[in-house]
Amino acid sequence: MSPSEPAPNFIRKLIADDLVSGRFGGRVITRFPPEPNGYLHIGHAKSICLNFGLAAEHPGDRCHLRFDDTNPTKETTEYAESIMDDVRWLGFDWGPHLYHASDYFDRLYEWAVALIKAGKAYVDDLSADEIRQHRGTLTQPGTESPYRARSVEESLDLFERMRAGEFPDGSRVLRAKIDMASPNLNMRDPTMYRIRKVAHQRTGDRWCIYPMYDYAHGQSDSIEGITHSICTMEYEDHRPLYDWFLDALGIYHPQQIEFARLNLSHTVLSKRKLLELVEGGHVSGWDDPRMPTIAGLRRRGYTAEALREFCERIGVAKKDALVDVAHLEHCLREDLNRRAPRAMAVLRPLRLVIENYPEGQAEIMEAVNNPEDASMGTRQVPFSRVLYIEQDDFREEPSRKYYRLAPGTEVRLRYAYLVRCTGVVKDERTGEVVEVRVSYDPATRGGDAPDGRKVRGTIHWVSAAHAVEAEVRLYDHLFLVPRPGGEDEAGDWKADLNPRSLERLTGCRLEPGLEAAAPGSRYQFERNGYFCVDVKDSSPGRPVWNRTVSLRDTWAKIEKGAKA
RNA sequence: UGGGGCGUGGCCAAGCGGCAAGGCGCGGGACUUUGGAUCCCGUAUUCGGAGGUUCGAAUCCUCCCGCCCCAACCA
Repeated sequence: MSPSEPAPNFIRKLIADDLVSGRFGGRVITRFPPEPNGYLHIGHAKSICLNFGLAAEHPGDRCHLRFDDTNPTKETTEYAESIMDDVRWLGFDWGPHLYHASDYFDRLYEWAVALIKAGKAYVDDLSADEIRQHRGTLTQPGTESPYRARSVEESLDLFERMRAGEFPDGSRVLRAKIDMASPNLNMRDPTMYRIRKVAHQRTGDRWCIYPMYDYAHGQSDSIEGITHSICTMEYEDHRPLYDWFLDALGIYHPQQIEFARLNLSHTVLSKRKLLELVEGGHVSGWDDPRMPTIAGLRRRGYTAEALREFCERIGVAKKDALVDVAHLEHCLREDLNRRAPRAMAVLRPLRLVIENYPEGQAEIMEAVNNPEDASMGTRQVPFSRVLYIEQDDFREEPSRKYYRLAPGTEVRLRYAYLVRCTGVVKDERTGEVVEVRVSYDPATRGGDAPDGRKVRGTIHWVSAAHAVEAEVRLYDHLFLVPRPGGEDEAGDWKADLNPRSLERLTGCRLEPGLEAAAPGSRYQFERNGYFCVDVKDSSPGRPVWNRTVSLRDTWAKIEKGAKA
């Protein structure tokens, strides 16, 4: 896919300004700082593309991958592994610049000591509950902790002993001494360190006090020489604090810039809700193909190129936005259309018998692999007297605009022959059509009529004797409505779950060449959509395919319009 | 309610004092051995609202309205 021209956005503009003013020595060093406490989702993809993309626009610049691992109670190496896999799969490379906030625990500790010595931090003995009560409210200022006036020496001693493990969890914290009356709650003596006697996935039991995000993040940026620290809007209120620590410490000062996080229609993108979907069994796991996680999208058959293009096209701004999932699907189809080889597959088979075609005969038809790309060549598809066609491609009582098979009508079997419907065979009891009878015109091999007669409909088929049987999973949006739970956060979002987001079809018939399709490989099943071999559940004898996305369905619109 | 941020077509989003880009969606047409793809054409006399400044305002000023975020020893 040819990537779009970088669109102007306020961050690119800010960086361009810094580049001309020489503010950061003409460098652009960004970072993607995930907390390893969950799987990455498409909202993270936006941030990844932004951070790595911005750095890549300037030769010699770079983007770091830094794990914000300051809370050992929630973080695991399993999550960290999945995050690295996902970033790599998206197509980005942090080179040697893999870091962890925990790499800086020593330095952070020393800096904390320096702040205590400068009278800018103190050990507080208040409980979490008491601290909350002292914080005040949105409209009322807080009140100072009685321990705020404690001597530097005492705080120093206590902080050292906190580190040595002398005090139980929750008994004391280290706080910055800023302003309990600040209208910005983040500035009301924020907590810098808390006691957590738990092992950390990287530092083991070396520490029993851990820094808070606000105390660790800016300094980590500073240590790494980050120039532009890009984060989401909810951190805007934290920027004064980010700045305060760096200034109080007198160290290199990056610029924090905030942008609006991505919201996608018909799904949820909060770690909490995604976790709930996984743990509640509403999906099969983090990589369920219906999940908006990178792992889920990947298993579903999305391409990294489509995801990157999507992130570029939706733009970057500060406005709360709900992007229509149709936009994502558009980017996917655009990419897959160009690269996916075509194949014929019948999802809901209906027997079709060509009465005047010799029994036991088979011939080989040549089919184009991708009409968008001649270099992808052609393939050979076996044809015979008994075929399967899509149930939907036959109608006993067709509407005026229906131009597929119906009693007496003629259609083209793609890459094969023109056939005319001569009759049907019905189930005696149910009256259901179980077989369609047709006669073919031997002069139309390949699909062209020598007499120039026009045939409106072309349908796909698979030779019954040669077909490969497979399970195909059709996915639809996970939620029925654009905004699950409605406008307010308190809404019952799970009530909007789509009960038919997964439909499993068995006994689907694929053209024989698909038997060899490798796990993860993507094809367009003509007239149906894009499909890929499931990487987890598919096996050589028992193929399982996922529908990545359907083709645009103009016919569905026509029918819907006719009914309305 | 105190603070912060944001309001441009159905959904995103440029524009930042000179007279509304682009994409998605939608509608129409052309073409077509995928009712796919592709290609055309249409889709905001108006920028949350009201005043004001100016020859001229989405862009500047004032007031109002609406939406989002913040009171974890989470990030």
